[in-house]
Amino acid sequence: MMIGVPAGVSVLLKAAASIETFIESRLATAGLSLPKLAALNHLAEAGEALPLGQLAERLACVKSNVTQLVHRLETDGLVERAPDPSDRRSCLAVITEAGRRARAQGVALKLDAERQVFGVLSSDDWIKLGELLQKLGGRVGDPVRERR
Amino acid sequence: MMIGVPAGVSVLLKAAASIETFIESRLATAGLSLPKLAALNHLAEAGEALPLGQLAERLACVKSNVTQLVHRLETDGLVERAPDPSDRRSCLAVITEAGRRARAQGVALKLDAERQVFGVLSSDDWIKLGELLQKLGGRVGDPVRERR
DNA sequence: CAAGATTGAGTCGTCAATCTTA
DNA sequence: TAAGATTGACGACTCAATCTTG
Repeated sequence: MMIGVPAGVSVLLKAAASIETFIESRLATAGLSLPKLAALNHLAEAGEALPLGQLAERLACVKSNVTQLVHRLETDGLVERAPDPSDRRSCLAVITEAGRRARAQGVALKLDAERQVFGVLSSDDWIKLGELLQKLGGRVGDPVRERR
Repeated sequence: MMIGVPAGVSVLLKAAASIETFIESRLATAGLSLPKLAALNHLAEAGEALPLGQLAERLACVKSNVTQLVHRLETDGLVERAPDPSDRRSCLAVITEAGRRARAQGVALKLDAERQVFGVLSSDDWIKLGELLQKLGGRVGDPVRERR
C-alpha cells in the first residue's frame, strides 16, 4: 500500500516549528528570543566586540538583518554600538553586563527546554535521529550566503 | 563520553530550515510560497468558498494573518473576496481559475522538491524518522489556538 | 571601485484594539 | 455582549538601493 512518500517532510517541518515555538515561549520569560540569544552567544564567546559584518557571518544571515537585530538588542540594553577605531566605516557590537546576565539566563532556559523536548527519546533514538538529520541536512545544501 | 545532549535540537531546527528554504526556492519559480500554497490547497480541497475564519482555523494560524495572506493572494489574482450572503460580518475567500492553475503547478513543484529531499533516505530510514518525529512532536504540545 | 552599514519595501507571523453586525 | 474581520505595531527575515569611507 502507498502512503504519500514525501508527507514526512511536512511532519518534519511541523515538528520543528512546534519545538521552536516551545523554546521561544520559554526564552520569552527572560525577554529573549532565539535570534537575540544567538547574537548574545556569539558576542560572549568571541570574547571581544565584533563588527556587525562579522556577527552576520557567524549568525549565517544577511547584514541588514543584523543591523536591525542589534538595534533591538540596544533598545533592550543588552548590546551597545561602538565605533571601530581601525575602520571608520565599521561599527562594533559590544555586549553589556545586562547582556551577559540575560545570556546566562537564556542559555539555562534553552537547555532546560531542550532537555524537556528530548527527554522523551532514548539515547539510541537520539543518536539515530542525529544520523538521519545529518544525511538530510547535508544533502539539501545552500545555507545562506552573502550575495555578490 | 558525553556529547551535548540537546545539540540535536539545533540540528533538527537547522535541517528543517534548510529544507524549507529549498522548497520555498522551488515554489518561488511559480510565484508561490508555502503559506500561499497551503491556503490555495485548503480552498481547492474544500470545494467551496471559505469564510476567512474557517481558513484561519484550517491553516492553524491567527485570523489577522489570513486577512493579510488573502490580500496578497488577491493581489496575485489567485483568490477573490466575496461577501457572505448568510452573514454580513463574514467574508468568503474564493479561489480563481488562475489560483487553481498556480496550485496545480505548486503542488507538483513541492512534491518534486520533497522527493528530492527524501531521496537521500532509504525507505527504512524514512519510516524510522517518522516514528521519532511522532514521539517528539506529540510531546511538545500547544499548537496555535485562538485566544479567548 | 569595493567594503561596511543602513534604509526602504516586501513576506510572514504574532498580539491588542477596533468596527460592524448577530 | 459575542463573533467576524480588519488595522496598527512589532519581531524576524529577505533583497535592492544607497551612503560613507577605504
